[in-house]
Amino acid sequence: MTTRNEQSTKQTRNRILEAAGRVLARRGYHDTNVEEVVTKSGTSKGGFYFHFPSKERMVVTLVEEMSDKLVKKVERAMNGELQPERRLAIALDTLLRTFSRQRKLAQVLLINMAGHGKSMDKKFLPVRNRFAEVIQRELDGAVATGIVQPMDTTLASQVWLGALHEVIFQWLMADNPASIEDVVSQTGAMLFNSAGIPGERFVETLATP
Amino acid sequence: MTTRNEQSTKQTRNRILEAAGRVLARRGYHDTNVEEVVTKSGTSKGGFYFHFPSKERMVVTLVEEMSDKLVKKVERAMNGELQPERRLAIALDTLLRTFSRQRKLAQVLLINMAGHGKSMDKKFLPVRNRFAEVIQRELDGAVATGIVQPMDTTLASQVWLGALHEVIFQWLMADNPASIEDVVSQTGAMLFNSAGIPGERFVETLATP
DNA sequence: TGCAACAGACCGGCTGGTCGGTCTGCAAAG
DNA sequence: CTTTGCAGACCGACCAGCCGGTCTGTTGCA
Repeated sequence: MTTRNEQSTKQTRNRILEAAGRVLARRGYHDTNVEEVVTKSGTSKGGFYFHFPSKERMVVTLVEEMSDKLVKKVERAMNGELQPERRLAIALDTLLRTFSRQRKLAQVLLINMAGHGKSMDKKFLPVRNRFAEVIQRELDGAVATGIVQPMDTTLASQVWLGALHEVIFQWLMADNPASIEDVVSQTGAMLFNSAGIPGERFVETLATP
Repeated sequence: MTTRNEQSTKQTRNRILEAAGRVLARRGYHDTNVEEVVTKSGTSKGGFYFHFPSKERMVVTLVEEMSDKLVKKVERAMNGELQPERRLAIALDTLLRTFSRQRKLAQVLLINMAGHGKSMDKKFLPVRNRFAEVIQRELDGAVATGIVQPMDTTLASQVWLGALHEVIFQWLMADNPASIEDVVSQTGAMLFNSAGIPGERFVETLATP
């Protein structure tokens, strides 16, 4: 069933999404216009509106696909790990490093996750919560094994997510950002501390399987 | 020199800013149009563009004035307090409670602090940093007295700010939000922990002068 | 031939900003 | 004290450009 046609069709769709990512990353949602996306992707309005019903849906789709990939990458990195401590450390490490390496990804996910009307923001709330849930699940795991005192893990996941968001945002905006190594280890330590895990354990647990 | 005229002039300006705050809070920047602000404030386009050179400047002005008031309110609450622990606790407490009481304030400050193009975001970076600097200064004070281990307080202030941002944001978005008391004490405890201060100290230090 | 996949000209609403005009208060001239 | 002149404050009709979205084709594969 995978004809040459279907291949190129998907490629067109991907070309649009890829170009949209580039533009979106530095312009933000409202200053990104369909024409530029169409031009940059070497396609046309017709193609665009064949694949997507509207600009808004297209962006939502892009954000969802991007966050999906990222979440899966994090899950993969944690795969097989049993110690909750280590799972948390790996999650933080993977998230921060991936964002630092793929600025475009960071810009799109961070910039689009807030700042529009309440209606629009609610559209991105599930995406936001996707990450929060991963963190919360891992925190719950840590609580279950007693390594972390019982606590409101929902709130804790919000604290962690917000902290990560802001740290990366500032890192992106900074003219000459600090070394990622430092940012990762320091942020990791602080967040570990916030959950009652000794901060040093972050680096230690990453080093020793 | 304060004639009746100047009085009413300032009132017009304030009416515009006040209406803009209302609209901005639930529409966000881009979905807020000058006409609605003008209508809601009982003024006119002419008046608007007499007081402000552009929509953008008007919003920047509003955000700056709002954050200014808030920062001053926090400073005032800390005024006279000497223990760094207590100063930090009061700052967190005041920030969270004020935001929770004045949803409009929160919406405007949180919604406008990100989510636009890079150029626009950079315009709000100083506002963001304003808060970060207050936190950092207090953390530095805590480090100076030895109550907190030496650390990268810049990064720490980002962690705190981000956490606060996200927690409030989720609180605003939630259909039936948790009690503010809980949110404040839990968040405070976590952030205290993140800086190496025992979480319990947050509530304790707030209770006992 | 039929239909999916695209191309690109075109439309129409929306909105920031402009511009000529009005009104009010005050100050100097008469 | 009245009149004239002026400037700051404000009004609202209007314009112009942008930008989603549509629509009428055209191409290529089955």
